Amino acid sequence: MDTPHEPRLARVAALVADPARSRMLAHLLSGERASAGELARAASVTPATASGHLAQLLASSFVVCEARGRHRYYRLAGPEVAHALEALAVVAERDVRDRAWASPSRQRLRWGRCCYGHLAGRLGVALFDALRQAEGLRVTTTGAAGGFELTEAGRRWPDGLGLTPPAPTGRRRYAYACLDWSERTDHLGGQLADALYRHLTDAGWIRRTEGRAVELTARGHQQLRPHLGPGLI
Amino acid sequence: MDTPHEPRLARVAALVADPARSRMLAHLLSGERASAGELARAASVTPATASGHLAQLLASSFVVCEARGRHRYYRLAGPEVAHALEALAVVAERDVRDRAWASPSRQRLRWGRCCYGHLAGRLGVALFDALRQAEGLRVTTTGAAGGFELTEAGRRWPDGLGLTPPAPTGRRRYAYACLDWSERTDHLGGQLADALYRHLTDAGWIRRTEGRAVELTARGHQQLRPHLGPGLI
DNA sequence: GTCATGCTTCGGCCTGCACCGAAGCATCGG
DNA sequence: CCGATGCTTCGGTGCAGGCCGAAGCATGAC
Repeated sequence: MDTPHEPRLARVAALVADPARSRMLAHLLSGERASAGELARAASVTPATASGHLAQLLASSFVVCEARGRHRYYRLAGPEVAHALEALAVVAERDVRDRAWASPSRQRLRWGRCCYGHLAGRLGVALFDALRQAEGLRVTTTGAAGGFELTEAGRRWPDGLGLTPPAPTGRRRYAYACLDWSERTDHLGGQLADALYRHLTDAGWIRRTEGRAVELTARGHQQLRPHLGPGLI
Repeated sequence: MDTPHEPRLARVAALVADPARSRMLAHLLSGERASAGELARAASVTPATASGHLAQLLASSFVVCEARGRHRYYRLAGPEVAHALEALAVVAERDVRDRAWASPSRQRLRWGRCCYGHLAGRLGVALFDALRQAEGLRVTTTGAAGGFELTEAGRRWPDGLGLTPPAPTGRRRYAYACLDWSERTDHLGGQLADALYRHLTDAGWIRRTEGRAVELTARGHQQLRPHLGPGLI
């Protein structure tokens, strides 16, 4: 009965409930910043309308803004926001799975994408699975940062890829299971996953295509193939 | 750019965006069922209005309905829905942490509550931490059901509590880290956590108070004290 | 200085939708 | 049978909020 947080819950959901705003948020889900005009185009509304929406998102700390000259760049305010959006997407997409994945752009998105700074989609899931099967992850036993840490095997594992695992810094979680809305299972999130994404990009093994979609390059295909299960295309 | 799932995302969010519906959903977040009239009272609307809302939630498979005589009982359609609501709550509550927790009912809710069938709040987090510190959890290495499984130590650990861990059944996840909106860290979810909740209830160590709130009984206090960190009140 | 660009603010329009009362069906009890 | 209870459907009211064009400020280029 008295669950006194629900008006707040409704207000937050209302921010996502508008099609234009939800398109903006989906656009920002890659984790990168975008200018107001870019977001207006992404949402298919005029700059005037977009400006109003962005003011709302800003007032509720859904996004943060950075003024650069006459541009204003927006990005998601934090991982909680990204997480909430993904969790809603899981519900939104749950019935659709096999029907509406037909379009090529959607298939690309499903195969691999950038989720607030780390890899998601089939590729993200496959990497997470591989790391787990290599027994590279252990449950942390130190209260605070609920999640995983690398085992010895885990520290060696990404080493075959040329990645030296970053040391944990700050309060941000090091590694955790992040629900994947297209695969409905987990992929790896956190500092470790971010470093992995950057590393794979810098090494030229993956590249962004349209929007948030990510694909393997030829070299990446060669290099990663032995590490990933045969299930991946 | 083309992130073609956003209209769906907006539709789903819109369901939560109405205060009356969000109150209903918050009421159902305990995981139990409630009749249409009960939900109408929880939402502070007339049965007519509630009926309309419930029809919407039903049509979008946010809830499922079970007719029993002249009553109709509703419950959340699945863990994804609960998860999305919790994730939204994390965002909704993130600034409020220390300010608005003053009210006693809110404090109770924060201390312990039932979250879609398992324990949440300080108590839930403390149990999860204890189990992790006892090295009772291991990352699963078998692809499918991303999450945890019990180690030997873990199988013994709840044994001091008189719980025989259930065998995994069905597709439902056995154990996973579930984000706690009041503590902003993880507690344990899944079949194992559900069994633990039922066990603690049956043994008379915890009891529901108002709404979803859960508190330790005197016996529970005695029995669980040695297992939990000293941080818990 | 002048002009273009990017973004915001203002006013007015209009749609969508939550709300309730009253009436309509079912189900249960006598 | 009858009435009571639980819930749904229908019709009408009213408000919140999204939308745009036009005008207003900045910033940067020249």
